[in-house]
Amino acid sequence: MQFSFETTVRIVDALAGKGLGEEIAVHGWVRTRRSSKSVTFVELNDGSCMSSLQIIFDADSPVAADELERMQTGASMEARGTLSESPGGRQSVELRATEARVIGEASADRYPLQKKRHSFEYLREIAHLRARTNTFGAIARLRNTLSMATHRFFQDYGFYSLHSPIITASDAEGAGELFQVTTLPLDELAAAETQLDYSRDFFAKPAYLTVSGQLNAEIYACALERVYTFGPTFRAENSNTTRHLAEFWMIEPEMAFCDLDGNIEIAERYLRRLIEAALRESSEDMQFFDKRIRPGLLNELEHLLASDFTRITYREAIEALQRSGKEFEFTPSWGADLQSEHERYLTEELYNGPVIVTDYPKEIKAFYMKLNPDGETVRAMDVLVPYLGEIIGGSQREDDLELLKRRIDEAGLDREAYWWYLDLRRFGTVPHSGFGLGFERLVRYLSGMQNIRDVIPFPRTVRSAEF
RNA sequence: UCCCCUGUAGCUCAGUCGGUAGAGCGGGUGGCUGUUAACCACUAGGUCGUUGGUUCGAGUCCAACCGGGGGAGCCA
Repeated sequence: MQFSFETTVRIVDALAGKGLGEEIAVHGWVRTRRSSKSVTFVELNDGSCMSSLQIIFDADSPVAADELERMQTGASMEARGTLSESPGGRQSVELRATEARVIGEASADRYPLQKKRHSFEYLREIAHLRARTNTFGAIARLRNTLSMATHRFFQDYGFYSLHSPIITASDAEGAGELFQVTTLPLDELAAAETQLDYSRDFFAKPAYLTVSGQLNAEIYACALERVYTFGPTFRAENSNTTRHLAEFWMIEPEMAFCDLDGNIEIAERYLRRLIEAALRESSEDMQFFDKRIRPGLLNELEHLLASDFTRITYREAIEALQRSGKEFEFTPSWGADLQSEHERYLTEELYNGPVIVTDYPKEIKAFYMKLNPDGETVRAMDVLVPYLGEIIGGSQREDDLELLKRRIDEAGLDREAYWWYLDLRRFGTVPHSGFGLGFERLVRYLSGMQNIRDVIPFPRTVRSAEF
């Protein structure tokens, strides 16, 4: 029996009826086997879709009984036979095997994945095998759909994909704990208790893993007009929650000749495109999430697509919260950040849909955001969605040299470190805007998964970097 | 980092008032002519997270530590 990339049929295609009535070859991993005296059913999954292909070995099958015996849950195998219409109720086609062999066995009493529901906590401990489960296969395919939809969306709008650096020598935003990158012999230095001499380090100065590609994206936006980054991002914060990872993927578009309104417009269209892509291109997986992970998910997403994105200012949001008569744990007041309970009230009760909040007090936002004429708010925008809260955060950037210098000073940052960032305002400055979207938070939202550790293949969190 | 919960069979859990451990699923064996969370019968399987303490006696009570989960803060 000879298999090759060209001649084997992927199960997603076989189930769609490709090769019906013909002899085809498939391969994959056994999900389950059921047998009675004269007929054996093997469910084969190759990860190309949620569903498995049912393979039939009946009394006429030339496949030896001891070979069938080896087709246990988890085993890899290949099979050849006629793709036929299935008399069974749960599938339209099945493979009547004429040849089959196990490639790699999986001992049933030792294989960690049983044919039953496992807790996500347990599966996290076997992340090398959890990809073979329904949920994690679906997550992997959804990530792929959303990743490709992201590239297509920005390409459609004339953006260029930008590879921003992973290693940075400056604490970019002064926000977020950084992972330090060094080649200094830390063990020796710790024993010697000497002062660190960074001139001997790889970059001859302290270096870190990036917490954002935004400042670099601004550079290229001020040359190519529209760029976006989609890369790994690192935060060394000691937070143990269902929404934080030490290593995650972030999408950051940046647009020159674009004010906050244009920014909001692109953000809204992008979010809509992502949801449409998930529903249309990953419909089988999305139905699984709706049925098994978060009942009502599809309705919520359809509702969001049908909703207008309500635009209010931070001031209006605070006033609405104060008028609500609701008992909040944190009393809403000017100058305080919106708590998740506040976001939930706005999106789930007051407006029953997505809400875009703009013009926050400058004190609670980053130094690079453009100051409004009132002198106290900045041109920031947060896109809030029901259930999740903030999914996108962005702003128009300060393009006035003097104002930006002042904001750097006020933030307690070093102007010298930002000389190149300031140069963008010295030479050919232009109104520009951008936003950021955490990819795993998006996947968590669209899948309904509770824990962010279960929407990335290999989660890195505090005290945890297994696999 | 703070608060709360939790750790018992391969997995998910029960275990009363402190008296030497139980179920379902999974595994194994046998049965079953089309099953699909297959079904039926039988069967094996335990250092109760670790260390120390209280007690005649600890899965159970106490302390510390370790692991896991949830919430808060911060954020994406």
